[in-house]
Amino acid sequence: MKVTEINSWQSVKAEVMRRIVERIWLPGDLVPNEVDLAEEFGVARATVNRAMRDLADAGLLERRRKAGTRVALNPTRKATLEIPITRLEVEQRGWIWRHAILEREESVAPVVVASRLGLPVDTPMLHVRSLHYANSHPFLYEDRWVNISAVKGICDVSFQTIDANEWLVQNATFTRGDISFSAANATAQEAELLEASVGAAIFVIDRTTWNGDIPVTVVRLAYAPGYRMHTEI
Amino acid sequence: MKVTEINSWQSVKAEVMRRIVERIWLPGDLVPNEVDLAEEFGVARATVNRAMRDLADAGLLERRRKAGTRVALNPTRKATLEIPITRLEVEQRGWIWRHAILEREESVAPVVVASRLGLPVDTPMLHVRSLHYANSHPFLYEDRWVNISAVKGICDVSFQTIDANEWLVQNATFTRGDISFSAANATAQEAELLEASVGAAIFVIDRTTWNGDIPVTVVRLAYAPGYRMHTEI
DNA sequence: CAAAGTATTATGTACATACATAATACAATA
DNA sequence: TATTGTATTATGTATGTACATAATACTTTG
Repeated sequence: MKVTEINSWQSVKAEVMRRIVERIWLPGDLVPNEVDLAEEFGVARATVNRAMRDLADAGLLERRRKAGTRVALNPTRKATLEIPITRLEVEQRGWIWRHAILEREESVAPVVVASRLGLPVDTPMLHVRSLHYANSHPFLYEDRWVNISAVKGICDVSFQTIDANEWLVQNATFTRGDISFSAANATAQEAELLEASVGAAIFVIDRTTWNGDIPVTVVRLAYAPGYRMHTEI
Repeated sequence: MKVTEINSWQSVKAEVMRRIVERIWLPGDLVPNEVDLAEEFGVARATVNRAMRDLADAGLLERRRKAGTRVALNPTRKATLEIPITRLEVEQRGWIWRHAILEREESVAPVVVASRLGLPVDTPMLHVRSLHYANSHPFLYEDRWVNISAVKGICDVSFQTIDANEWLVQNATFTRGDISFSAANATAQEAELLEASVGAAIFVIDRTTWNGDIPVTVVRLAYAPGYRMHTEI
């Protein structure tokens, strides 16, 4: 007899997950179809569908019309990680956040930036370099290029009170983006800014964003040594 | 007049997204409730709900019962990144994957591992250290501890044909896990194994997994210099 | 007047039904 | 036999209704 009753999509999900985890359904196996499962569990098909869709999103199941649903051969778990706003990230750790602009000038896009965004090299852009502090210690060095024509009003913002990241996040909504994470040895400049030694391992995030087909920003975030990005799955 | 007709949850999502991106609905704004939107769009409430739930999952909306739905003040976009199987990751880049076991021995958990998993220090564990190659170049150094009692049959597996990661992914399904990403300077050992210079910046993933409350594995993945983890949002 | 209780409201979920769509299997045809 | 067409099937989605739940607003009561 069952200990837990199945009457919600969450419980269907839990039960299906149990069968996968306990290897009642093996990787690659075709699992019963929604109608049969609905009958077995005594719920509506829509409820089973909701649960199965959720598990497919998580990468535990693979579903294809007509072909049916299978336990994923390689249950590629998907971790969702939030792209944080630095101020909040620092404050959440109970530290005091501070921010300083190192440079802010309008100029044309350098080749490397222009090519990355797919823009002509003479596109007018805003270059902002800034440093974020946590409890007066350098936390993050931010090097950002903004496509001026894509973000209305950016030329009138001083970035003294809020930082570019935060302002852009609220004002330059983007429809899609591209992120990569890597490790790099600190350059002399980065080492000095982040109060680290030259060559120290630096966690780097490179992000490019678009609004539809219009490039918005390229930004490189270099974190002070010791930074960890964390998530759960 | 509308160019695109709204008749599916996808189109509702697109339209809501448009209103957010084009700042018709500003960050923090309370948006119309599901019933009203359903009426406006000429679809059922369930359809609106599906669209709105999707956008809330993506971090663009914030929803609370009774309080209603708001455009997220800080549209913290969530990036989903897939936890890859190294062999596939290498092969997808068109390289030839190879794998070598450096060490494989049963012993009790060292303090640092035991404490991380919340296990007593005398728990019998399997320690596997291995190296992944891409086109005969070192790609990833993997240092793994497995809770033997949590994974049936692991002692009978040699890991000659498939690697520990892949075997575990298929055989030691976990219900939850914990991942952190960081940058580290290569130790002498890591440098030698990865054919890098000592101190080179190494991208590191630390992962711990549980099956319910039972700890399964702790693993540290140290990637050869130049590795980038990539995702889209 | 403060605390406790109650009504209201927007989202969350369940269900039955219906039809759409993609992928497969099978039959018919050149 | 290869190809084209057709039936079948499992998932995908839309709808209307109903009730659950959480959070707020309001009212009653001590």
